[in-house]
Order: sequence, then C-alpha cells, then structure tokens
Amino acid sequence: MLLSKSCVYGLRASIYLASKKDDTFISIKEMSAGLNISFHFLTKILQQLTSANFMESYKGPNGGIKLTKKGRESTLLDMVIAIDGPELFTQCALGLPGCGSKDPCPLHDSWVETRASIQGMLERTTLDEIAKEGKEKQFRLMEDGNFQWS
Amino acid sequence: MLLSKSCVYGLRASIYLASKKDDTFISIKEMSAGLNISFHFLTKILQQLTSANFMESYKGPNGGIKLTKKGRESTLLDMVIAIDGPELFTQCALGLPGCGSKDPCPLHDSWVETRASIQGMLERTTLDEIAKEGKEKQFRLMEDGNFQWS
DNA sequence: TATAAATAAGATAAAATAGTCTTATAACTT
DNA sequence: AAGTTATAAGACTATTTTATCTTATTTATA
Repeated sequence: MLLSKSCVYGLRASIYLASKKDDTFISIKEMSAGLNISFHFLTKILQQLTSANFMESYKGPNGGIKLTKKGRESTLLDMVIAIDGPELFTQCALGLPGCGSKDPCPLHDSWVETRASIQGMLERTTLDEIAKEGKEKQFRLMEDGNFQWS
Repeated sequence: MLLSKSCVYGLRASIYLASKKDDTFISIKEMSAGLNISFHFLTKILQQLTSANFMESYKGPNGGIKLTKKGRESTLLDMVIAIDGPELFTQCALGLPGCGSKDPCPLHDSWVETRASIQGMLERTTLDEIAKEGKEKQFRLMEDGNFQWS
C-alpha cells in the first residue's frame, strides 16, 4: 500500500474540510459519518493534523475542526508527511541504508524519478485548489460517490 | 512504505540468485547471511516464490534454491505481485472502491500516471538483465555495499 | 543404514497498525 | 450552577505484519 490507512483517512478528511466554508467548525461526528470512517479513529488522526497546525479544533456545542490558513494553503504531501513520515520520499526502494547516487542499488535511478512522480502528484495543488476543482468537476470523495461539494 | 518488507526481501533474494550461475542451487543459509535477512523469514518468502514457479528448490546436501527459466525472464513486478498482491496497481490512491475514470477522486488522473511510473520501474528489465547490469555497474545489494557480483 | 544437510511446514511470539471504549476537559445553553 | 455537546487523552482490543522456534521430510554420503 502506498499510504497507510490513517494517512488516506487524513487526506480524505482534509479535502472534506477544504470543501466547506472556511469559518465554520465541522464536527468530527459529521465528518466520520460523511466519510464513513470510524469516529474515534478519525479523531486521533485529526489530532495529529491539528497539532501540526494544519487544522484547529474547538470544543463544546458548535465546536469541531476546521482548516487553518496554513492548512488550506498546504498540499496533500504535507499531510502525508505529517501522518506517515517522510520515509517514502527519502528511503531506498529496496530498503538499503547506504543507497545513493554514489553507490546505487539496481533500482536507484528509476526510483528517484518515480518517487518524484509520487511527490509531484501530492504537491501539485493546495487543499484550496483541490476543493475548487472538486466542486467544478464533482470529484468522488466517498465510496458511494454521493458526496455533496457544498 | 511502497513495498512490504517481505516483498523487498524477496526482490533482493531474487536479484541475488540472478547474479549466480544458473545451474547451481544456492542455500537459503548462504543467502540469508549474504543479504542479512533472517533465515526463517526468508525461507517463507522464497516458498511463495517457488510455489509461483519463479524459483525451484532442492532438499538435502548441496540443495537450495535457484531461479527457473521463467524466474530469470520475469521482472521485479512479477515478484512484487506474487508477494504483495496486485492492489498497488489496481486500487485508488484514496482507497475509494468505486473510483475510476468515469467517477474519479481528486487524485485519480495523476495517480494513474504515477502508478504507471512505479509499474514501469519494476517491469523495465528482467532479472537476467538486472544481474548483467549489476555486474557491469557493481550495483549495491547490501547495507554495507560489499556484495560480490560473482 | 545411520548421520548430516538441506528445505517444508506449522506453532508461537513480537511489533506495528488499525480500531474501540472510557474518562477527562472545555465550552455553550438554560 | 447544572446539563449538554463537543474534542482530548489514555487504556484497551483486534488484526496484520514481521520474526522466531520447533518438528517433519527429503536427499546425499560415509
């Protein structure tokens, strides 16, 4: 699997939040129902993203989570690194510690390229832009395809 | 992580075997020592690859494992699919079951491209060719860089 | 034929990941 | 002030992955 489940959930939640009006807190309950993700599990993932300042939270009635300015201007790559760590973008494809351009493994050169392609896919656009494009093109964000880009 | 540890071990063992003369069985003990992989764990991974007919095994003194003709002519992609399954090359990057070109997620189009890049990296050359190039260019196959391309 | 050398297979253990449940804390409402 | 709604945090459980250990089986050789 390219990304962990935690990471995929975090990305879907990030895009979900990006699709909402900036200044309202969205409850985790709503999000977990909307995205079909376990409430408590999602809570933990969002805690990671809030402690990295991509999101902020508010307790009590009408509380919830929303993206910060930093979050809206960040890319999926930033979220991936916050959740899964940077290893995917730094490590050898064969897991060899000393691998590098001066002493490469058989995959090194093509992996450097491929890795850049993965990284490019994740950092091409910000969450704000993903949400804008999502509304225009009605991109899927749920299994049943019935997500409302409000 | 792009590939599981089992998978990475399997690939390193496959390349190790490809670097040896075709018609001798190499013991798993030698391989596990040479590649710094736990003997019993490696044994299980090799069992998967032999049952997929990429390798054949022989018991008793001077026994061991060697690549079959099929194995030498196969690519790393074939080994990856045998060990990790095909999911990496078939599933949506956001894990959404119904995702596809007619109802795509925000990452769909670029993921299709990126996925092809990963696949290309793994199927560009056969094990035989990897071994040939490995000898010429003295590619790394161990942490300490001291692998002998015999 | 007995012993040794090798893989095969199954049981077990450890670690990482995924998921659930309970209690604490903060903020709003009445 | 009390009750309600929400996140925070920690304990706990389950599953998957990784790793180890033990026993069985096959083959060669002395």
